[in-house]
Amino acid sequence: MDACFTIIIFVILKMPLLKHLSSIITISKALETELIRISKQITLAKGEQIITIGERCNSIYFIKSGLMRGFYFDEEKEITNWFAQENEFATCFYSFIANKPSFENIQAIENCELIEISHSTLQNLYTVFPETERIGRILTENYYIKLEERILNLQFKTAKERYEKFSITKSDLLQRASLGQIASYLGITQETLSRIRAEM
Amino acid sequence: MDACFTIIIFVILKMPLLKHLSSIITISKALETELIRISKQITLAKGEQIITIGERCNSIYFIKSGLMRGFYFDEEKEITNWFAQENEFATCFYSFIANKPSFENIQAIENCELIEISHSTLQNLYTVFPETERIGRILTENYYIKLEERILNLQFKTAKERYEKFSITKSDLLQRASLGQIASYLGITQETLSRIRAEM
DNA sequence: TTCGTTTTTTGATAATTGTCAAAAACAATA
DNA sequence: TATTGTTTTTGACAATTATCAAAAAACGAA
Repeated sequence: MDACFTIIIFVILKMPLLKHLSSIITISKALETELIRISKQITLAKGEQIITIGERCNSIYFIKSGLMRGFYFDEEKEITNWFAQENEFATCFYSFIANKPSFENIQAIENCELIEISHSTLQNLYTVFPETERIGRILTENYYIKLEERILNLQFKTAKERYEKFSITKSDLLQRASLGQIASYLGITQETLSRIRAEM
Repeated sequence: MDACFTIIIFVILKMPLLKHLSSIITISKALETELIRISKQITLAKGEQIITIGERCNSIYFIKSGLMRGFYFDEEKEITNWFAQENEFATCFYSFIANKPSFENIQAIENCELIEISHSTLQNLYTVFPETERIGRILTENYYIKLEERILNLQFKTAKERYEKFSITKSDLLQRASLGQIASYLGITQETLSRIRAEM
């Protein structure tokens, strides 16, 4: 009966995270059970913020469904720092890693279903299941590669080139995020982005 | 006699790397010996390239002394992607992690003394000494944080602001790298950078 | 030192992008 | 459906930065 319950939980709630992780390492039965035990289900309504600037961001949030963003302010103006969608993790990585206050707000752009894993839980996991250390490393590597690609796009590309790249690699976000959010993510004003769009 | 020799090697050649790593994890005697055994000493003259675009970058290079940079081309023009100096690692991280061809050249700006650790050696190390998995993760995290800071500086900062930030955080590079290298790193032309300098 | 090469500076001009303001389009809701 | 608030578009203009060309300065090798 209990085993059956675990399986139901697994199928309904945790499947996407485990699937995601098992593409990185082989997940033993014991680790799977532990992951299910420690992870916490969260629901966010569109517009809600889960982390506010200045707070510690002590968790990473695996996105089962929905779309989130991180943003900060530069002289009153909102600047979107990243988007994260289904099967990606959302967190202020800087705050999480360095245990410093978050420099960004984290907000749901759409209704979201998340799985929360706290920093301490993760550290514990690293100790008990050394193979998860590899997950941490590889996830970080993947995030690094994404950032690197992003820098290559920011440096010396024109506004138009950046938008073109974005609309190829993240085409679904064109519908799901607002013009202003996308513009600030690309490092341009929304007026400029609107004009680029118009002439294409 | 042999132990004595090992100690001499350690002191003369490998000290900086071990010191650097031991700030991250505790390094056992066995790991220390292994690190000394596997790491390879390299000398580079100013201007020499150690990795060329298109090649696999299968190693990371710990810089004992000197200054290096990674750069690629955008329509004939050299764009410096990073600088790395003493006690930092140089590599095309993307190529190294993803096992893809390097998109950048890696070059010595000054005469350099390096310690090379190959990808396969490192993977092996991860398996034999699981605690090194943590080194890999934490190094990656540190690199991630640096990139993140860099993006915050590229996005929506004026050329002048970027240069000011650079001249505070990397003041020594002002002397050691050329104007053109710094300018392209900051995503501006060298003429513009020269003018910014003049008016300060 | 001197010559040749590379790097940096300066000038004139053009292109890109930002700013501010207002209108239009769209969405949410009473 | 009318109302209100938000997002997007458009216009006029200004600021920033790039481009191209040439001069000046700095550097290295013979």
